[in-house]
Amino acid sequence: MGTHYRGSRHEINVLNAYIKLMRAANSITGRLAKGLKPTSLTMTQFSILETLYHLGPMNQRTLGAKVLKSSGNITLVVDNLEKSGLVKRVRSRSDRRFITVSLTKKGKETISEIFPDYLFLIVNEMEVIDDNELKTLENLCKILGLHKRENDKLILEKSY
Amino acid sequence: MGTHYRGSRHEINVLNAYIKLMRAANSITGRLAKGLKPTSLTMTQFSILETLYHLGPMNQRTLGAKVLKSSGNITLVVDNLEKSGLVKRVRSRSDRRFITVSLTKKGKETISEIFPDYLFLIVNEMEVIDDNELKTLENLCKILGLHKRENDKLILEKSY
DNA sequence: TTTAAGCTATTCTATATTAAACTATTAGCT
DNA sequence: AGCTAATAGTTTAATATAGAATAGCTTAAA
Repeated sequence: MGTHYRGSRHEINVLNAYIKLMRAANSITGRLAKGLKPTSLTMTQFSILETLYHLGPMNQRTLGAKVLKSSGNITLVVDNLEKSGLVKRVRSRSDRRFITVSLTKKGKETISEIFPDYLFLIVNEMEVIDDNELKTLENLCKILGLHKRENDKLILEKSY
Repeated sequence: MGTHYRGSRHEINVLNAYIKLMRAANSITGRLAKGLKPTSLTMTQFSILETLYHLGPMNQRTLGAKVLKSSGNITLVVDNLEKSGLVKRVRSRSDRRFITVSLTKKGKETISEIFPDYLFLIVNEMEVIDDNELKTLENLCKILGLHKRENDKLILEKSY
């Protein structure tokens, strides 16, 4: 099920790891999205509610950075969440460029009800590997998630 | 940078690993997509070309299963690739429900030119972990990518 | 052989997604 | 103060995405 590409040993190792990483992330996401379906929330809507729930109100730019989406996208998704009455927008007085997004009462109730079920699904997905392996995975993914240049910077900083 | 959720030790381990896994996959995908931009191919278009290039012609259903996309989506993306002259569709004579998608000459040239560059980007992304770690990552992700039920089945099969 | 069931692909609807162009606002510099 | 940079958010255009409904085709059963 790995790559069919013929290249150097190292290239093939890289491609196989890359393919498995992407496939794991995509297939888990797909299955979790199905679990979210009864709530009629999309994955991104859920991410935003969850972020606001656990980190508190924040502006759209920060929200976009947290969930790795473009600012235009955040505008749209927050629009839809606002229409559903789950979040509200408040423009900052001190700096009128900023808009603080926060959960409404209904939004809080919704996410606090859904989150435990969602967590259960995640635990269920990850149950096939043990706690040590979870930690190994976490560490490898942490390194990969940072941009190479950022990693180089980290290494540089460490060397002092 | 991990979860702010307060739960059992195991739940927190799971959530942290899950978050890092998703963030690694998403941020790598984002950076690779940027690398693809000069080609004016989208990620899914590239995936489809690459799949046809390395695995040969196949019908849309199979293609969808390979790249983990819905059949309706495949129809659209193949439409766009067809408009660009990169793939062609041929309806099967023996079973007229099937449509075989294959690369055109232009499609083959395009993907064979792009793929090495893309591979270079992937190698560059993964360069921050060594070959042993790549293998570890591959194995863990392989297990996670399968549905739990499929894993159970594998374990059952192994026990014979 | 006709019907039922199942499969493939398309269409349609609603939402997501990014990049780029644009507006409004603020901060910094002279 | 006034000009310039930069920043936050919105809009637009093109593509992606899932899911449900639909149409056409095939196979198996009655």
